[in-house]
Amino acid sequence: MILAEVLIERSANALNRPFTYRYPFQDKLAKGVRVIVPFNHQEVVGYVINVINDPRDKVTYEHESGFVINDIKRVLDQSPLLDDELFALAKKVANYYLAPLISVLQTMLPPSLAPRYSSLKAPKIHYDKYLAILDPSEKDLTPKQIELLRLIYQNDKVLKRDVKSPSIVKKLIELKRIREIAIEAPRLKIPEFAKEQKKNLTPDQKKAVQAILHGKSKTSLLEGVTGSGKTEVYLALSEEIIRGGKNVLMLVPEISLTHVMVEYYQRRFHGKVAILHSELTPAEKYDEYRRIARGEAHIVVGARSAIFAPLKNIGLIILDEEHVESYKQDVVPTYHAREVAFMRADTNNARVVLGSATPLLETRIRAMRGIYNYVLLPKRINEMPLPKTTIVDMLKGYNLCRESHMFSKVLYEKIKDRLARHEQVILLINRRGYAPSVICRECGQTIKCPDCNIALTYHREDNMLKCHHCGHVEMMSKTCPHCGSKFLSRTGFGTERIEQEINRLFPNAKTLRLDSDVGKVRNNIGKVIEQFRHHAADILIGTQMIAKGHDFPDVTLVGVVLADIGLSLPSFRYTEKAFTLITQAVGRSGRAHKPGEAVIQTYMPTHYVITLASKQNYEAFFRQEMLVRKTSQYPPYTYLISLTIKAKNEEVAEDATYQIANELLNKNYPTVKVLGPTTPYIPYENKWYMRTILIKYKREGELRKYLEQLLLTLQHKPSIAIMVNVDPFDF
DNA sequence: TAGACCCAATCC
DNA sequence: GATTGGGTCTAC
Repeated sequence: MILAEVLIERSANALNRPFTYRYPFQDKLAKGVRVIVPFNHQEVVGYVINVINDPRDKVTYEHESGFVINDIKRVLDQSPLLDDELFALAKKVANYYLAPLISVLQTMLPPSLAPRYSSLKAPKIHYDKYLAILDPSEKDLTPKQIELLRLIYQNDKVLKRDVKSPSIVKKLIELKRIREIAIEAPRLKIPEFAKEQKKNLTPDQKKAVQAILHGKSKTSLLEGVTGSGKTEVYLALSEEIIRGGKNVLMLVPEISLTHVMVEYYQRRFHGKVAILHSELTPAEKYDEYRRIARGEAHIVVGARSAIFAPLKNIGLIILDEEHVESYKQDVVPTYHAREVAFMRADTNNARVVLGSATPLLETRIRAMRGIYNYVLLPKRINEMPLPKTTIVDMLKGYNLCRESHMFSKVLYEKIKDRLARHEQVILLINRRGYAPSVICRECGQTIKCPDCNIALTYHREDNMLKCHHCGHVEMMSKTCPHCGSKFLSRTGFGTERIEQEINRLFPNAKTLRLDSDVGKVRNNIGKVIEQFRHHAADILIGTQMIAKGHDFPDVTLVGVVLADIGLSLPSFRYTEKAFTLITQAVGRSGRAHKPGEAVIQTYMPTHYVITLASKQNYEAFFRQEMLVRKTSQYPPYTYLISLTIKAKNEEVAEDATYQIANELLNKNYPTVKVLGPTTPYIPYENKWYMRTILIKYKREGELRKYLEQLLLTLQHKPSIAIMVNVDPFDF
């Protein structure tokens, strides 16, 4: 009897084990295919991880195992979805991040191939119907039939829908002169760009390429100030790797950057580029995935999940802007693309490049200790100086501009000046929407999200209140929901408000806005960036999205409208995030031929993050922040694992969390510290109450085994759910 | 006393 | 994660 071990599509810890089914069909069953199986009064999709030939018959097996064995209903795939490398990778990721294996498989595969029921309705392979010659003889044909036959003959094959006379086609098929053939047609059209010649590298860039290719370590940190030409190094490295017969994985932190990177790579490596990111439609993802798996691409450019691309023979993996948070997935499996890159590099014997002007402290210290090659690009390309930066204390009334309290005199005057000179301006305000909270002036209450209890942001564009955490939306109300008062005040400001203000102050300036609201319409982000690059607007107003990696040659002024946002939030990572954001933003200024300037408006003008970011002084920031991390014992001095315990009942959540925390404390693991239970900043979500525990450790010892055991025992306690986050990005 | 509601057990 | 079945509550 042929038995299959099947993972069930539900990604609950309780089901994170194989279930055994009988395979009732004749043809051979391969592991790595999806099947439909009955499961607890349902029909679900499963993933075959093992095929066993068991000598026992059904009755004996059921008697000995103690459960009824069901038959596989249907096999969905003709061949395995993942090769050995990728399946082994999935197991490593599941293991490291303590996530159900099926959840890893579901994130690795495109929607059409993922082991979940909805994949049955997902797009299938798209074929175009062509007409081709079967028999070129013109005997007994009418002139019109001959005309079409000759046309097809001359063109080898012709798209069926292009032929305007279906009746003649039908007749010729009947007469067995021509036949219909189906050819797989990709739905993603990757734009073509004029081929570009290899650029001459600067001596620093040349040195960097050599150091990365031949350095002692397989991993390199490529640290270069903003505008130092990291992209050219990536392209040169990729050329070397491809010349050596290997392939390249190029990761960028977000979609807006894929467009630009695809263009660079398309120009250099015509037609060998594939794209994978979340803005592709399921159909496009499916086609690209298959194209990569067939070996038709030498380079894959994409966001986080592209690290799982079915690219074979990888010689190089690049993570551009490696410090960016979006490389870490915040839902299960909570993987970080960098760690997965190391796993893949290991099996492929590939090199890894981590590029950034402001690397994560963890990365930088490893480079300094020689664990990674430490490769520097110290100068801006064309030797342009770093932007001259002014810090403005917004607490001092005399600094403020008379026309608007959101702007300082300095920033206002400089914007005016740039507009007159026909140069471009970027304004960074790291908050989307119009006003981050709505407060009642009679009862003093703020309008909060019913699902997560945090303040709702007012969006003027559609006159709605939105929760920036869970996505809850409601109509803006005219009266206070608590006391019915009509005096509601929208306090604070976000991108929409700044845009409105700029339009009021500079009615002749053209503005563009870029934040994730703009990104809700597919391809919009790329369009806005292209427009701004081609100077279709004078001022770009946006969130952190505008700060990352873009190259706008005409920008000579960057204004950070309020630098303090986030600086006082209670997370060990926030100062680092603020520093990175401001440094990256300031770095957008003066990248081509004109020197740049920046203005940073703040209420904390002497805070080390502000003063050091204004000078782009990563080195000093690194030293300062490392001291902070050392005294508070956070990464890179410790490792972290966070646990989130959820229950429908608040007391149950509280009790369970205490129990786990106590259990951990009683184990007395060396180097392991337990913080909490704490109530998270967002205390409940969809009527699930949450508590968290933070585990700090230097050596993992038995800790991981304990957590694995904990997840197993939870199989019998469905009233509480637990989410483990290994290496949480912040806490 | 039927239907609503909640909870724990179970899934091969 | 979804289904089920049993227990308890509730409205008439």
